[in-house]
Amino acid sequence: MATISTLGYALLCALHRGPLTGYDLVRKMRRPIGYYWTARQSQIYPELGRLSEAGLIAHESSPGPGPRERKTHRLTDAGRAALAAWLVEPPGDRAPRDEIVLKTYAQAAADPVEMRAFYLREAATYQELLDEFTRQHTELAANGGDSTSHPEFGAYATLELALIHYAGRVRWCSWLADRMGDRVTSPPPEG
Amino acid sequence: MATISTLGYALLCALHRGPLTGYDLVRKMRRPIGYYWTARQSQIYPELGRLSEAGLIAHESSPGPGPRERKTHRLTDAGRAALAAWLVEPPGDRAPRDEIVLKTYAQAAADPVEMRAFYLREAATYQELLDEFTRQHTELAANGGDSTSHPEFGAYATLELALIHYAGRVRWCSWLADRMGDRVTSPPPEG
DNA sequence: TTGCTCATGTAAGAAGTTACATGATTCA
DNA sequence: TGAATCATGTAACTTCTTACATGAGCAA
Repeated sequence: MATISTLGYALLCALHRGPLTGYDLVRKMRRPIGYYWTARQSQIYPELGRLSEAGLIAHESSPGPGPRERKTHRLTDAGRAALAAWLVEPPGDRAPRDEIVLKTYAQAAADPVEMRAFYLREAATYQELLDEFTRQHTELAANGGDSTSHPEFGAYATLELALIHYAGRVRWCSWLADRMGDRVTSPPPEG
Repeated sequence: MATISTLGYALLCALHRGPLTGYDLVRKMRRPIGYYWTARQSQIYPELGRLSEAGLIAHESSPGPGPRERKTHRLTDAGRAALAAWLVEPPGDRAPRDEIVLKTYAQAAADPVEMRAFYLREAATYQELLDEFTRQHTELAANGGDSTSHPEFGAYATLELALIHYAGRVRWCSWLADRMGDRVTSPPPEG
């Protein structure tokens, strides 16, 4: 049997609340799911084909706006079972690739004044995201999404992590901007 | 001129403190740099060739232990300048791919008892990482790494973020494990 | 009449993973 | 004698990105 890629499971996740077209999935993989799992259109359509072949999803066709048929995909029983089994498996440790941390590691090779400006900009960018997610979080909570019995509790829980995440980033970038100030006033021994 | 990939810059970052062999870089891309940027051996050796062709690094050869020569790579002036320029550029937003957040989004499709055990295991895993990074952080601080003039300040600053990051994850997973308890006692309306 | 949204797909290439290949030295 | 470390590289494959291609309906 063909093994399902994480992208495949991401699509099953996106379908767990009900049927969607490929195009709906393309949009979902931008936001909200795109906040923590992204895929492009060119990846999604072939993957839907593979999931269908594996019997995890099925679709109904209707006339589309363009030259091709519109397909509405849904989880099959096998798909729902595969998803349920995958959800409770420990995540395989993915390679972390975080550009800002990489830059911080080699921070000494850059000019401290420019580096300070860099961290101030990054702090502001993270703050904007934090504000936006805070707004979404508040709105969802007001609609009862903070209750485990609410269908959007999963989305609410991901927002909880986003708040923790971005608040931490803002704090860290601000701290580093501050520290770059030290580097300006007391440069390394060699001058 | 050929554009340098992020992997290329990661290698320049790794070389910013002094010359290293390809093998040294392979180890660095596991740890400590591997904590925030990973690459395999089969990616690193060809990339070194490209950086060399671009004039950003140069190497000296010496007899190696095996059938091939041992090469010690170092940044050229052009390489150091390219690195300094890249460091202060805003990071391009990379596609986030976080399996545990994806699973949380679709959490309702899994059994709450199993899901609770899942989050407890994840909390414990993150706690172990937090303990290890706390140990490293304390050790580096004791050696003066917390000062911006210290050559390992960059590594120290990355550990600062690691502590923020993993402490947040432990808190979030513990909270979710708790909430899965709610799901057990009050299941969704449909039963 | 130009551009956006809906809607589905393919092609070419870059980036990343897994596996193979060689061979000396050191340690248990 | 068998495994680990040092040391460099290639081949085959999967995954992901960028770009192309079609065409209806709608709004400025």
